[in-house]
Amino acid sequence: MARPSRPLLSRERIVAAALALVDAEGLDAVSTRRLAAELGVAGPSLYNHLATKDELLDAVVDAVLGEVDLSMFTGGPDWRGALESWARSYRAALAAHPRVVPALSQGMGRRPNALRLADAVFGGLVAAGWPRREATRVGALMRYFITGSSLGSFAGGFPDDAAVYQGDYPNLGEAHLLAARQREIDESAFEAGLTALLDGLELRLASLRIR
Amino acid sequence: MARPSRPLLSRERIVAAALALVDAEGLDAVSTRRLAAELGVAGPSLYNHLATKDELLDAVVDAVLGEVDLSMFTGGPDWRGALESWARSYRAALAAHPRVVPALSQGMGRRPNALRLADAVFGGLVAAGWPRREATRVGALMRYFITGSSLGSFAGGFPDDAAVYQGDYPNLGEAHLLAARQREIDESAFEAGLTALLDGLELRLASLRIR
DNA sequence: ACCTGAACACCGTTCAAGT
DNA sequence: ACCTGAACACCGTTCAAGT
Repeated sequence: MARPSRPLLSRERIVAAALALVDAEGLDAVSTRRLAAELGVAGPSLYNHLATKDELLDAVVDAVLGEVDLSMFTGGPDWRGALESWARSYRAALAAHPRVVPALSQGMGRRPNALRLADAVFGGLVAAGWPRREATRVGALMRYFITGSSLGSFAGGFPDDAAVYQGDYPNLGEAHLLAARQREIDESAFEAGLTALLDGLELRLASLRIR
Repeated sequence: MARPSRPLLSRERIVAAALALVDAEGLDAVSTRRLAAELGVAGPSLYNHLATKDELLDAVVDAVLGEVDLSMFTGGPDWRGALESWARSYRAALAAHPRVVPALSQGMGRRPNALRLADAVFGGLVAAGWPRREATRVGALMRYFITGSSLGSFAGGFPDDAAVYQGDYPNLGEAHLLAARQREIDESAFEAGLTALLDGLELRLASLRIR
């Protein structure tokens, strides 16, 4: 075929197809040949638009981060409310693409949406009265909690089979029931943690102000 | 060579070599051929001891979890102190093997050390007076925070290059300085989050008791 | 500029053959 | 039981050749 008059591919189309493939079949299913086939093209064609597979996965992660709502950080004084709804939006974006989460470990690099996110959170906290150093910490620790809550299900991790727990694990006698209530447990654990974290941060800000 | 009189390999030796290889060069460096070479053996030999590469990575993760101290959950009433030192030990184990963390996403499966960990935390919380349902949530949310704080550095994720932030990110004017203070920032964010979480959980337990 | 087939140096895994 | 070489169906990436 050689060069077509109108390009068959674009970076965006490749990234969108890759995200769909990760969602459907997981990170391991994304090979350059497989992805190219999905796009109706030969394997090496992708290299006209992306330098490496790593760059592709980076772009996929960034696309997911682009779904996070940041509009709540517009300088109001209610940092708690902003952090809370941001955390839910962030988690929802990751929960919509759970198989992408392990790829988050690469750090934010130069991904524009990752940086936009960090910028908004930091700016919002500082505008609401948090000292800059502390705002950095709060941004980090919120990210820890949110990404951790998306890195694989807690409840879903327990095998469904009562025999696994016999004998060795005295406190896990009912653990085989967890998988069935997976969504409810993960959700309520996230909400409980979010509330605890925000309550704790209110105490922290108050004690910073006294000193 | 065929079968040697004394086995050359054992599951443990393979897992230990794999962990060392992940630590040194990352998850991607672990191929069956490469790992076998490291062990002085041909590639397919590994399959006499492990069914698949996935099973190998599972065992590597479990070996790391085996380094987490659980001795603090021995039934005392000080759940806060126990949770705090457990969280530090857990984080230290993951921080010692940061490149293993993305593999944690597979859930706990049948990994004995993962189950032992869940068992100890849940048992300790129940013994200290937490209702069983709540203890499940607390175990989950603590895991979220700890694994999230180990899934890649926050501070280290920011490029070292001031030019990256020019213009687009009004609040990240000093973000290029973060990488240099990476360890300090990640550490203090973890400690700040841990304190906030535990403060928040104290409030939560108190409010459960009132109702 | 953008797509292609061929090629290189790899993968995970299976299996018959050896002791 | 445990190790081997050969083989299968894959990988990511490069590159010269085509338009």
